Amino acid sequence: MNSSLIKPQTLKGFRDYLPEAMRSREHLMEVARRVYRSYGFAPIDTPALEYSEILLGKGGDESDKQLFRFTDQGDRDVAMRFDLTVPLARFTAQHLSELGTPFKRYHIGTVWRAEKPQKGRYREFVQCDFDTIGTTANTSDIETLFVIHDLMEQLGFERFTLRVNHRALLNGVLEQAGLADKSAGVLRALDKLPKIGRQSVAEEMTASVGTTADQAETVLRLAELSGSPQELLDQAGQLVQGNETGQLGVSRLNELLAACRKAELPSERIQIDLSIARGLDYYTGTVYETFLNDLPGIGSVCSGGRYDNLAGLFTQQKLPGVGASLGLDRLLAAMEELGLFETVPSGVPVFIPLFDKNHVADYLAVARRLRAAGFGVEVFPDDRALGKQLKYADRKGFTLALIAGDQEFSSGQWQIKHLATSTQETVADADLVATLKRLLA
RNA sequence: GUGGCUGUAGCUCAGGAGUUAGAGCGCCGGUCUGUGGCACCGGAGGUCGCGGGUGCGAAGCCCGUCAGCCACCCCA
Repeated sequence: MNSSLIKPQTLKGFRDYLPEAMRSREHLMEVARRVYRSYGFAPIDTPALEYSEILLGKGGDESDKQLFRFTDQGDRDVAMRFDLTVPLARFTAQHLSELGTPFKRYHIGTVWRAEKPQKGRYREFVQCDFDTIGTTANTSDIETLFVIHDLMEQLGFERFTLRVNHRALLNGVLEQAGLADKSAGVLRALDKLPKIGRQSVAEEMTASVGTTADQAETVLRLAELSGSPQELLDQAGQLVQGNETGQLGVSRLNELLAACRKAELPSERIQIDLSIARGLDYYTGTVYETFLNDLPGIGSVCSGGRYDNLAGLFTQQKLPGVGASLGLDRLLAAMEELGLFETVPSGVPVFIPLFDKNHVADYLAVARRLRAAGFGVEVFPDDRALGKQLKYADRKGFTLALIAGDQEFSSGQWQIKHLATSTQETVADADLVATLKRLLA
């Protein structure tokens, strides 16, 4: 044995994708692209590697710690992007004059975070972001919700819930409770409500954040309002009566609900959830999270929100925006767990077994002819028993097998075998393309 | 970054200090040399994650390391 062999292995949190998984990934990306484009979002890309100063300090200490950061061969301090939003901030600051507003872009790209991997959490994963930059209009907030909804639906999900909240509403409550200066801590605690329960949240607020028990109670009451989205919002509106900030949030959410009704989004998929606060500090308006009803434990698969000033660190120009990010790999992990991997066929419908090795050139030639007519065709390369070849074809999901030996070649015919049913028909070579068109339509 | 659990054939796992490490499924071959999925028969495939230590002896015990999973943290 050879001890100098290198052990094939991947880094922690980094993965290979086999054809089945990769086909599903590509499918998801295609769907995302289609949905984004249908709303007028334009594609962009940015480098995987940025100057560290571009990325540092944008998501708080946490994201700094998760940065893959190193010195390049030219002694530059560089880091790999950990999301697509910060690169977007740099991008818009740099290219604003060429873009014009509102600027709607989508960006599907790999990002890297050096955190401890778990199920649905990797060190390398793909995000599918879309944002609308340069407008404060609630129209864009509403459209963002529509995009998320359509995206999930087009991806083939039926049982999902979009939870929506508005930071202004929360801030209004906090102002009234005299907690404006403690909002970050309070909201972070509040975000955990579904996970750790009201008791623990109240404890965290009083113990770590420093609120009074009454203040914690006020905030929790808001988060625990129940009823239909509209009822919930009406109650919240009463809680922040007379508070301008809070009322702004309420009226924006009211518009959003009205728009959802008018657009006839299934109402059970939209929830006003006042406990959704988002850990990230930079959201200032509407916030969104998307959960799979059948797998809530995996967390949000598509999250986002409105921010006042995307690129304040890069340009004087104030750039408000709203957008969200689909976690492709997390979604894929969820689909795998739910057994939702589509049994996508090989993508190539026609299989030509190497039935008679003296006719290899004939097989290759007809395959090429059929591809020119628009069919996907694969020729088996090895001279193996026909049964084995058909087994391979079956496993790989072909629809038809084209079989021919001396008999067929001498009479100018092909056997077309339907792999799913084992039935077979004979077709003249001249009619081959027309027949395949009919069978594969 | 902190804590816990796990790592034995391609997959799911059993075993557990003492001769050549097992099962099911899968894979390959044969029965079936112009036609797959079934059945029967046969076969290949493992330095028991990797490295070190203790032992007469380690896959098993100890330490380290790598990887996976779970909780915290955070998040897609």
